[in-house]
Amino acid sequence: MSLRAALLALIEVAGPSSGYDLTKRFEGSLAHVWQASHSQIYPELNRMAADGLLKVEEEGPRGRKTYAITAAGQAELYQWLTEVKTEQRVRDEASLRAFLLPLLPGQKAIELLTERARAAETKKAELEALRLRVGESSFGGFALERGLRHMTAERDWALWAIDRLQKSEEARTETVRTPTGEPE
Amino acid sequence: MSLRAALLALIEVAGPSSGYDLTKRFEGSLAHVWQASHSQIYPELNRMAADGLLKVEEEGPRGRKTYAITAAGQAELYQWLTEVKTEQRVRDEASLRAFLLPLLPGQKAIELLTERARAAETKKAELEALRLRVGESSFGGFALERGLRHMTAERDWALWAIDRLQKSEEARTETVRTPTGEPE
DNA sequence: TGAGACATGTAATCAGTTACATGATTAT
DNA sequence: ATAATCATGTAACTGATTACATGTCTCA
Repeated sequence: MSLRAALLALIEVAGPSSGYDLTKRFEGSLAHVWQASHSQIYPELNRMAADGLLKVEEEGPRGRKTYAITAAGQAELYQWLTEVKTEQRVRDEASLRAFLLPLLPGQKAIELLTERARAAETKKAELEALRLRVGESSFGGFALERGLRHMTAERDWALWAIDRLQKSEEARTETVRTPTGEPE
Repeated sequence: MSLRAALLALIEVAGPSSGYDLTKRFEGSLAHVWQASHSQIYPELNRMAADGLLKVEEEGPRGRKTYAITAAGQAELYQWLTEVKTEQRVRDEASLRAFLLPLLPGQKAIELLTERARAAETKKAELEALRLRVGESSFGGFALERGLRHMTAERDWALWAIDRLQKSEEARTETVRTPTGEPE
């Protein structure tokens, strides 16, 4: 139902739109939080019109169809926005990789974590640049701030994990160097 | 492919296991990072055996089948663990809700954010309790620390957003009280 | 003998991806 | 004329959920 909510919200905010318009909208700043391709959007718009949440307001050149939100659509959107999600399913590949990290040799794990810290830093810079471009209090501002905070947490976690692994690597190397703890 | 990796990893760590064993394993601490039900696990195990990543090591009572990891399975697991994921698709309902928050009246948004701060705090407490139970350096330790940091970021973001909304609500109320800014 | 845990499966459905397919309009 | 952009769709497939379906073993 998230795709429906996103489509309803986009039309609510920007007014009547075609599938083509909406597809492009999903490639803008919204892409940081949700993605959808035209092959998913077009059938969904048809279903939503069939369900009375949207209506075809206008048919333009090249078969262009402009969808407007109906009262039922607005009700559905408000309903979705205000429902409280208890117990969501967790299926996060990044978390799974963190969970399974101990299966790798220390050096390899450190390499991967370094890359991850770098990626989080890059994403963070990207969001900061976006904020400069669109301003402090633009429409997606709350999500932007949230992304920044989570990227900071991700980077700091990766650095913490690297530090931890490095300490245990040192201890291990130490042990290897003087296996019995006794000089000759 | 994440499910495959998780199954291979569980068998790698705990030794030969049945679908039933693995299903229960997904209900333990792993449930914080990935979920899978028996109806997904059983067919996947069969496919993995057909692909040579696992082999049926033993058939027990009640039709129990114990799967062991093969050399090909270990190679596949290592491959998955070390591949660097560039550009992952984003589809995060919590982020979408944050993005669309400005569509709600301020008071309603504050309510939802309060609930979200509370939920993050609860999850954080849950993870802290888990850490006390399983110890600082247990197998899922890296993921646990990561979860804690992200839940902290989530709670802090929600509190920040509430504060921001409260300030603009106050400003709005102020305006309503003395609409022209002039006393009579 | 009956409850509860053990144990494995399939079918229908939903959300999403990738690839295929078609054609109209506009600007150079 | 032709390339770019506008514009909409469908089909095959993958991963996941929910519901249905079946049967065994153990212990009180």
